[in-house]
Amino acid sequence: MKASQTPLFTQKEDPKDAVVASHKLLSRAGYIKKQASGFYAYLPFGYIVHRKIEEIIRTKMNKYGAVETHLPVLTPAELWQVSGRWSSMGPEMMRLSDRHNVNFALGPTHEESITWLAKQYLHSYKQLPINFYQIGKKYRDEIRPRFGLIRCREFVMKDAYSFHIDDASLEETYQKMRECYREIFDECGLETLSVEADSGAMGGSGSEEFMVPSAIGEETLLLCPDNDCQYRSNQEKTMFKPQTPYSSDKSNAAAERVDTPDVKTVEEVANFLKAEKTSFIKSVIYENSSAVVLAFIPGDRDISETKLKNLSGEADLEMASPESIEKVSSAPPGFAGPFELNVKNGDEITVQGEKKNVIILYDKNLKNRGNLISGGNMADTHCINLQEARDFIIPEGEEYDLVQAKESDLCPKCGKHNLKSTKGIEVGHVFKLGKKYTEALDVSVLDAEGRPSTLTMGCYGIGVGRTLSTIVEQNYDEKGIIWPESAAPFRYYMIGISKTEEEKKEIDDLYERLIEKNISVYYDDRKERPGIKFNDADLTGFPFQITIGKNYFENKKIELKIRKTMQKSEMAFEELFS
RNA sequence: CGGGAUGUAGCGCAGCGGUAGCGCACCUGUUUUGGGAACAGGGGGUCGCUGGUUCAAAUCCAGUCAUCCCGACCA
Repeated sequence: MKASQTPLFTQKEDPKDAVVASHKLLSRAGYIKKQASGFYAYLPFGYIVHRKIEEIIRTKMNKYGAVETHLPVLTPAELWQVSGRWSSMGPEMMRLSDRHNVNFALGPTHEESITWLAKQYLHSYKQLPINFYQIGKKYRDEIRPRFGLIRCREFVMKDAYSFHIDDASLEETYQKMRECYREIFDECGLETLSVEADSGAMGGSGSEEFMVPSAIGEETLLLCPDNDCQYRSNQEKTMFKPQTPYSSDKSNAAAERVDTPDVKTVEEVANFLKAEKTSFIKSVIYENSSAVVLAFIPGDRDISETKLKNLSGEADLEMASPESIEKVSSAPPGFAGPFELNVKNGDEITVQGEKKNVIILYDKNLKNRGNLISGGNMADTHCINLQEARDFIIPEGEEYDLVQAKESDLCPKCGKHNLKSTKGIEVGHVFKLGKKYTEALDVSVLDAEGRPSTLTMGCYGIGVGRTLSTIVEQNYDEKGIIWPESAAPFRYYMIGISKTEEEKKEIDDLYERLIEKNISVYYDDRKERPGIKFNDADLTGFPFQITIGKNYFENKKIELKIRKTMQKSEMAFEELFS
């Protein structure tokens, strides 16, 4: 390919709306162009890279036994209604209707579609396991598109869905996909960490995310520094293990209410009562349209909203309104506590005309403790000398992990080392899905005994554009992008420097010889000064640069430069063929 | 949706009551040509949109749309 037919679209200045390196460089080097927030056009080089990454993924997926399909982007509402996601997906799903007012959604993901497909053709356990995948556009009306290709509203995803007769089979495919992903990201030149991830309200028994460590990562990871332990998890999933165990000291003093006028937060009350934050019970209250969730956790820690949502089984929880708080704690916000609470688990209350279930959750680090302090369920009042089992009861088997873990907590796996925190970009996710969709769409096959058996599923996703962008995020310098060979648009960027038409013709011929040998080369044959070409070559970032000019016409030497190291060497043109 | 900011030429910006400017890019010519050339000439903008204030609005006011940043979603 040459510049006279496929032009460069490079620019000197960063677009003003770009904040991260990959977005700036991909824009400046003429790979992508934003059309609207979260929607990007791919320019010729960008699309070549995109296709190369797709091809890496495709090759590996095929190698690991997955079969490629292609599903419609526009999906009928009916499918989503069956699974319940037509309503639960909310505004994130882009919807539209046809001329007959039939509703559709631009698929944000394709569990329903693929499950529908599986239902059409899977009838026997002998057909299993099977792993369908596709590489296609996804649409998510993200609240905040960000960082160029990292978080888009339209993006290409490789999504795979496997179907199994039992958990053992799912486990086997799940492990294969983990291996497959490792190979894919390796080949893309990305160093990934796989971390334990939240499996969300969908349930499921396991989920891992493939993370690329990066300062611009939107995920916080907690890692055990010990090489034998290797515990790694997404912070929202990390089990909390305190550095120092909470005191279990108890006294015989009875629970007592004390005046704490206008002191509300744990911080304020701790100062006021001259007590340690660790001896407090922090009460947090969330709600959605159908439930009010009270959680009690150690006073020195923050709640993990992810854990709260999973354990309560309630999605889209938000901080409770003052009305709801008053309803459950008989006091304004800031004075709730577990002692003499006037609601209990399973109660139904009415707040501003809406009926809501009360769900109460206790953190396990409050079990068997005494000398605790919490809100008194009365305005301007706190309770001291609280003792679990005496003044409030955490039911057997309901000691939950509700606390958000953080750096320097103990590793919950080995219990020996302090966790380290790092940021990561999520480029892939493997997930044991279970039966949610096969049950909803009633997908079963006959097992070996001739009995119908509902299938279990796994799903596996990779964001293609995000992977592309992440490669740049990890591989650039002050001059521009540095592509790994596997993803580069071309292997060579060839710069011709000629003073006469004859010389130009001679370089053109050399280019033709490379093309004949099927060498991946982009030829910058523009009538530009050399400096412009050198800079564009560095900016666009192909692995090698070939310069043909004065030295060739005088000594038959060309110059080869390695983009990554900037090392230059002279050689005969023919050496390119070896 | 809450908080903050910005919309002026293809890109990056200045101008902030008197009718539009700079750098880069672009076109023509000359001289240049191994790390973003110099000179000369030239083209291009109803200043996001709508309304208001004013003799006069890019500039002040209101509304609206778009974009970006910080928080809740996710590949």
